[in-house]
Amino acid sequence: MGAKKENLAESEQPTTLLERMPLWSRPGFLVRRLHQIHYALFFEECKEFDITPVQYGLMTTLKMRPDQDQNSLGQELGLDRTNVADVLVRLTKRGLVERRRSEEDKRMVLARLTEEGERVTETMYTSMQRAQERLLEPLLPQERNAFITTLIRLIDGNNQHGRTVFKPN
Amino acid sequence: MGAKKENLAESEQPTTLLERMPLWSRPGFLVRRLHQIHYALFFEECKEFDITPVQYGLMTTLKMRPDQDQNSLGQELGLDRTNVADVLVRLTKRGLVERRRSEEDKRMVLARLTEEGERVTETMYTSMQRAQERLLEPLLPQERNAFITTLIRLIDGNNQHGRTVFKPN
DNA sequence: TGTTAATAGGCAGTATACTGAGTTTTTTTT
DNA sequence: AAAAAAAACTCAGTATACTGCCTATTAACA
Repeated sequence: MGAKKENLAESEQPTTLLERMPLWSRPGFLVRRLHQIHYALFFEECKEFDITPVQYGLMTTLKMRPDQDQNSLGQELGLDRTNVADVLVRLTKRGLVERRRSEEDKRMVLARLTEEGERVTETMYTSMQRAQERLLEPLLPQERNAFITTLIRLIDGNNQHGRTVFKPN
Repeated sequence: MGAKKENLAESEQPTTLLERMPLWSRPGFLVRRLHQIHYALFFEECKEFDITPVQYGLMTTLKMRPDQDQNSLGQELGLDRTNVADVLVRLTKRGLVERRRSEEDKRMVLARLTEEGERVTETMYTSMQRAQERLLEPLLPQERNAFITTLIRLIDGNNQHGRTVFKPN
């Protein structure tokens, strides 16, 4: 790759648009694949905790701002609200998160980390961070921040799409 | 964003590592989010066809190389073999793909597009392509290829991870 | 104030993406 | 040739990530 072989005989050169634009030149396809790779790296580094990247993202958010409702959590994480609820249920079952109805607005369910949840979030940090570093390892150090900046520009520029809107603050 | 607000009072400046390394500076988190955005863009452009990005990727591969077994398809697409089987079942139910046991090796199941599948793959191409273009629209034209190249380098450099190995040829 | 809007969440259903265990067929080894 | 190993696939189970439809509560406005 990068070294994708071009071993077609002259008679079978690509002719249609579709054949000239194969998978590995589609950014959407490549982003999906890189996303999968990050999951694999994350699991490799964090398998002892049995916590997924999305679960850890949620726990990070709860650590910084406890007692948020599910909608706000979804917006901070760029997650659908139903998905947030699913993840919270799993974390609650494992005793890492507590949920309760809000007093002020009885529609809302507020979530926060338990003590155990706090502890796990801190203990896991190093492993999570190692997965992040390994993901960018193929780049030169000075390229890594540029890549992150580009990702943020792309996310920012396309933010309006989908049910999850991603309002970071 | 980009314009993430920094509205903390002096007394509550971030102190722990975790607070200094929030979600939007984690490449894994950003890649997940960009992946979601691509899905949303893809659905917006292609909703009339009711075909997902992964399904279209599979159809593209089958169009270029018919009668592949599920393992090879998985490697070309960077998909798990069980996932390939799932997607093929759905496409088969809709009459876009045909599957049959191989004569030479009775363990293998070979898949190919039906005529309808061929037709849909070609018709959808323009819409799929528009989603790809919209994803990169926030970048300057000269930055777009650089971004794709960087993605390929990252995928290539981390290729060994996970159950799906992604051998493009 | 009473009706309507909007908001927050729940529930059912579907697609993706994996793990782990098992079956059948082929290949390799002894 | 028989036994062991490998390959291709299936099945069951789980987590993510959505859509669509529903209920309860709150806010808006007529």
